[in-house]
Amino acid sequence: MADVAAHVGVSKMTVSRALNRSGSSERITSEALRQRILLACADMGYVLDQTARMFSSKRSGFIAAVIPSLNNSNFSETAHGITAAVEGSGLQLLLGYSDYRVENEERLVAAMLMRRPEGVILTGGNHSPGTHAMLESAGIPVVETWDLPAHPIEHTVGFSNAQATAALVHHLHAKGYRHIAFIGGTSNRDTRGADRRRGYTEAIKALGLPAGRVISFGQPPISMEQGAQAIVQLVHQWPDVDAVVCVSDLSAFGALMECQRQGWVVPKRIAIAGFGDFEVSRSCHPTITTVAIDSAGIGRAAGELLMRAIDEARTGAQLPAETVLIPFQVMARGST
Amino acid sequence: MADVAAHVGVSKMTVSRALNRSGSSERITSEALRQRILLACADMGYVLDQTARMFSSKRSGFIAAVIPSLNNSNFSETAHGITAAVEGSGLQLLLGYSDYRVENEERLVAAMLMRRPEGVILTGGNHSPGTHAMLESAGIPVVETWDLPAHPIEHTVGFSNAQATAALVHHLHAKGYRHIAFIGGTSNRDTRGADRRRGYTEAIKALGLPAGRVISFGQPPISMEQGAQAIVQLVHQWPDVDAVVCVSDLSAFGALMECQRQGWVVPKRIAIAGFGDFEVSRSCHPTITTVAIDSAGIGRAAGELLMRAIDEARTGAQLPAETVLIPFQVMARGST
DNA sequence: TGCAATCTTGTTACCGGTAACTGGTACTTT
DNA sequence: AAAGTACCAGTTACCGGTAACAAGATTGCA
Repeated sequence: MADVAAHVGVSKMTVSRALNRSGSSERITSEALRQRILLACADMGYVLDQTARMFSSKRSGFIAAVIPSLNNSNFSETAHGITAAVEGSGLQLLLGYSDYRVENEERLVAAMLMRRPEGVILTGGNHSPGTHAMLESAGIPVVETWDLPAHPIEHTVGFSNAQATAALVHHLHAKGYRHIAFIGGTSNRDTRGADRRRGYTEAIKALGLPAGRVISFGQPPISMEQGAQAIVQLVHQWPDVDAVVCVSDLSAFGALMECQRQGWVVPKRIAIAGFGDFEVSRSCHPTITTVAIDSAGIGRAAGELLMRAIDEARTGAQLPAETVLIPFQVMARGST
Repeated sequence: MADVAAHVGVSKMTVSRALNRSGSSERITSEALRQRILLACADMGYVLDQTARMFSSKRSGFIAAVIPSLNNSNFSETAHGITAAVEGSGLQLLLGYSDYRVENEERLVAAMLMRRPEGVILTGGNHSPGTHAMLESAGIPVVETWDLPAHPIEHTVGFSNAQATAALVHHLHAKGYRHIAFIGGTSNRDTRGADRRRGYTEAIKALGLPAGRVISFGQPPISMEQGAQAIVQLVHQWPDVDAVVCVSDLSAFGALMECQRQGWVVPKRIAIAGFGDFEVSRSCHPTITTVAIDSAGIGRAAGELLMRAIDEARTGAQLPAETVLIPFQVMARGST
């Protein structure tokens, strides 16, 4: 930058200003001079060093986000949404995935905090004490997504997984199904899965249907294969079952395909519902009834909320903790 | 750090050394002192500022990777592989996605280069002139993946998409299919798709089979829906078709489901093959014949190669351009 | 025309670490 | 015992920008 400044015949500071207020409406540097400086930068192949910039200005230009898995369209769409929201703000997304493990999340958060992100977006409301402590002492805005934690760290953008699943159960009930089972994970790692199971259980109880028909099949990430295995077990254990709610579209799809292999006609022999509105549920035959969540919308809302909080923090203020409710929608399809 | 140093009664430099050589075998600081310093850091809640550290040491600790899409298990597994490879090296992955557009890739690369990554991993061999120029002048190691570009920028970790598709065609031929079509995108945006089409065309020609049966259906990302639409068009246009190779498992799956809706028995009426060995191809009914690529292996190899190149660059040397060939495997399954 | 207000540019100091070098101590070696 | 050799810790300078303040140039208005 000093070279450029010398070349144009101005001070380093002027170059810095010319480069910074570029997009903004503020005109701190005269336009003609600015153009000459920009030209000189281009000529000399100079590019501003963000590392030094953020070091000097005490702003990293990063926001950190942790999602459970990259390879899950729900979460990758949320990441898309975050990117879209922060686009053009000069903020860059530092993305990490935890593989559904709070220990990994803690390690990731620790590594990311070293880079001094200006804000953090987490998935879900279940975090290790270490994560809580680090975020607490970091003093930066935090948004939790995809859930409505009972005790949020700060901001929340999500929906009630329990309510959404209950809505699905009511849909099945309205369709005339009475022996409704649930297929989900055993893990307490996936609190969203646990919430969905709770929603199922409460809805079954509220409707006075036979309860307790729950198959658990292991750790997340939820796979199609697990759904296939679970439905076989389910039908053998409770032969009168006429509908099943799966914790995810992936297991629902696995279950559906297994039914076809077994010759169980869906939805005549057994109805199947999923969760998440994955592409596969729209494309398969029959199409799978599911709950659609605006995954990208969660990301956008979280990104926007975080940016507002960051702006507030820069002015010394603090945004009061907000909760953004994301709507969900039961998508009635061929499988029920 | 100065506070910690004062508290322990040593110089800043000693604290810096104690913190850095921690994991390493080098013992620059006496162990007893080091423990006291570490304890003091913990007591005082001090954490090293990576921003300042990388500014001072002229190392960013970043590597940049651009993949076409997060929501594609092939590429997200590659990202996993990269992460696994650089784990523990102190390098952090800065991940971006281009949505299959070279313009986006260029914007991303520009943004990432501002953060001074120590190396870059790209997907494919097709990049804008601007991207080439920027990477050239950045003077950092570059690895291209998922392809074998005719004129690689520097290093390559990939396989021949054309060869892999040809292998699939030969599998179909060996199974007795003679009227083999191809379903793929129109776009020149997706060069991997174009390579696969070329592999198909060449194999068909080499086997002396009726050629030209190609359906194109638009822009990437490839969707299941596109596969469903394409197969209908295909069967109407060439009713004698007895097998189809799809550019991706996603379109293959869409095609398979559409066949079920239409009542076309797979593989009796028409055989379907995909590409990429997605989970859905292993789980659906019938299972889909495909080409399996070690996606995570590509990421690991790319990560390791990049790290070696970075180490070389640090010693002033330059690693000669390497090409790592990743094997592929035809997975013969129920759909053929 | 004169003076304040506003805009533009320059100067200085500093962000929080690390590189490179200097100096001191303890242990060898001859 | 003197010189040599590790090994440790301290000192100084600096990385490449920006903040904060100072100063000069221009404008507006009475």
